[in-house]
Amino acid sequence: MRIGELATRTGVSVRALRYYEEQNLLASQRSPSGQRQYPDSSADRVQLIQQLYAAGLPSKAIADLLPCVVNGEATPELLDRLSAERDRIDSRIGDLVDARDRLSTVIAAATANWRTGQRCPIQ
Amino acid sequence: MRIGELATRTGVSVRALRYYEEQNLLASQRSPSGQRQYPDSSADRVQLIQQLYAAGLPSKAIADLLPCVVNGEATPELLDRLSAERDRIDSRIGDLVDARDRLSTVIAAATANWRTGQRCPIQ
DNA sequence: CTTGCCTCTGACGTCAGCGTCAGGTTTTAG
DNA sequence: CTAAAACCTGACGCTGACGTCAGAGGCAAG
Repeated sequence: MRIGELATRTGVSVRALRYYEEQNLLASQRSPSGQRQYPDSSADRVQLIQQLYAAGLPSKAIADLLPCVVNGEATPELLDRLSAERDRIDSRIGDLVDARDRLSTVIAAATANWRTGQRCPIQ
Repeated sequence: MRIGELATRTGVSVRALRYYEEQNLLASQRSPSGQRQYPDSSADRVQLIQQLYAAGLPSKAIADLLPCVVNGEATPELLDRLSAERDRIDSRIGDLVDARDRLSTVIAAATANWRTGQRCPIQ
């Protein structure tokens, strides 16, 4: 398929797809006239890239890890990096859970304030 | 205390603290010569700001929500925003969990590959 | 008094992940 | 055949959370 279709299929902008190629995250065949051609499997690949971006990995890290994630090829170094990234994600999850719980507490307290007296400090 | 001490106490750069003030996240008294003076409670405040930044909130949102979080003062609108932010954090947690699980799977598979045959694709 | 560290206010630099415009070619629909 | 739509390659713009440098004043110690 061409880039426009891949974009609509994945919900990612054409610009972003070109950017992924620039970052060596997503390869493409070229037609004789120079237009990008993607196999169907590229859609999954794009989803994976999105997922890793969402996990906070920068392009470089994704580029390093993708071969391993896709092919299962791993050197001990790559395995270490994978573990390190997973640990980083874990701690970020912890941070987010803390923040969410804090907000939940605030929401509960402020709601109670609102329904009772209004305008009284939380603790 | 002065800004340098607050910085070392919280592990946040002096520049960041001035930036927080610029964004109306952190107030300070000024000495006659113009130097910033902070009470001890500012350290907690900075931690809270950091936590909200870590949760992915931009300065503007933090500035809007901080009075509510700190004082428990909330209008219905603010409560809605708090809930919305909490939900956003929740869905981000979901994304991160998915990504982490994916990485864990990859790590397990690649480790197995490494110990057995080496160089065989994951699925 | 002066040395050295801390602080001040601008103001420009950075980096990532794209958005967007320009100017030109290619593909498709009628 | 032609007009519209999609594609191409630069290349500049943008946003947020600071880093960093410049130039100047403030403050405790010897």
